[in-house]
Amino acid sequence: MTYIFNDISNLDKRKLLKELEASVLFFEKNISLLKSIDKGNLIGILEEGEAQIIRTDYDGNKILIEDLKQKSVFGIRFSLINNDEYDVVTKSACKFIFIDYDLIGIMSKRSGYYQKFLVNLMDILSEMVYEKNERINILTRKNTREKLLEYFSIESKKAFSKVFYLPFNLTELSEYLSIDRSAMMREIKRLKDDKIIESSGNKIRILN
Amino acid sequence: MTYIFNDISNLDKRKLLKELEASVLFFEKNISLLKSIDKGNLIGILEEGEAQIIRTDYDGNKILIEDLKQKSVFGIRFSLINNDEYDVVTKSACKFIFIDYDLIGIMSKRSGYYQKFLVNLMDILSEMVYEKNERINILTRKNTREKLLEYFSIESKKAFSKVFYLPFNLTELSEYLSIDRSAMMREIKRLKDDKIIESSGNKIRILN
DNA sequence: AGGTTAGTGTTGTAATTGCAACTTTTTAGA
DNA sequence: TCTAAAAAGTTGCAATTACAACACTAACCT
Repeated sequence: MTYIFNDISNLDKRKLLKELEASVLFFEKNISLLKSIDKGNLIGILEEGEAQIIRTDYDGNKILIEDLKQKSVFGIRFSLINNDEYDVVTKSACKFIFIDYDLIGIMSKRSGYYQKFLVNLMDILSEMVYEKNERINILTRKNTREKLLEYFSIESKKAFSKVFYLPFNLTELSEYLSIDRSAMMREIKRLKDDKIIESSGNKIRILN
Repeated sequence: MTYIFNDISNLDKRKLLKELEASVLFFEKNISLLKSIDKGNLIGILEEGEAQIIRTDYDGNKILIEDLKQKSVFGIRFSLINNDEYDVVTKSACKFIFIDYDLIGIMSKRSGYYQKFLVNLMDILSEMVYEKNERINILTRKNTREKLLEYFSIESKKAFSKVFYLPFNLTELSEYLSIDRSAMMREIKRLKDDKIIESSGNKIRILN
């Protein structure tokens, strides 16, 4: 994933942040951000630490929406957080930069680093759209077997190989595919029995 | 959805297209675009007409991925079309503008209209991410009833009302929610029986 | 006006899936 | 290195869903 300050020097980054009236905030572990900051139409950049976007259901269930790793970007608007059910919760001590999305659009400055910043942000958003499309194509498959095969086929293409390693554990995989873990395990076994895949741990091989 | 040339005069638009080495292409109805143009890393803007992004499965099934209306934008990369299974097919006579995505990033010009163009594109991508997130949140609900209720709740919020109209017909709704149409009809009837919603045609009212 | 097609509504049944309740294995922390 | 917690693996059964096959109605074309 592109970093939003890619190819921008530290000096230019500082100038940019000043021009954009960015604020830098530090949070402890286990803090819910959106209760303490003015929401508006912000873009957040997680500079250091780890956090999660969490949705708290009408009946109190907490659902993990997205894992935010270092350098990742989330937007009050595009990450759905302009909805009261959603919040960003820190998993460790974190450093965030907040920028007003609306200011980005009306900036009168036309410096090279500003333009670079825009293009980086565009790249990040493109990648997001791509990943969301990918997941939608998996989720719209009509049963567990097809979801698994679609997912495996994508991972196999990414690895340029019939053999590849899952980027997360099986419990997380079942959440990503939105299927019951035990049902998924059962289907993986069937795929093995039918000699369509081989697997051990998080190593998968697509046969034929 | 934001139009990519919003707030850019016709004159500036023409300059911009020249600078970006854009090509304008016309297609008849029922043409598959990506067979006839150089794919690369293009962004396409559907200026006039209607088209669809279609996926042709390994077993020949055609799946509708996205409806492209006038003024909508698709990217070879972020719309997944950098994959041989996908193609853009015209539903009527169409006018397209194609721009090399990579050129956008390395443009040295810093004109106001170029900056506006970047910001518009960013807005479009933000909106896409938002919509994809919304759909993913529906698709990850674990059964038909919850998918329907999640979807209805979103539409109700958009309409600022407990009463709203579905933006598409019931067959299309079942495709959007990725559930069997008859199963969906059955569940809608149950929701009515349980006095959770009222509905007639594409008018829905959420009760209580 | 008549005919064709697309969309709605319904139902029985088979297949799939979620859930609950386990055991076993692996991982990580004190 | 011991232990607790997390993840993997398994199974029976109930609940949900897909599929197929209808009838009916609305929309549309010429």
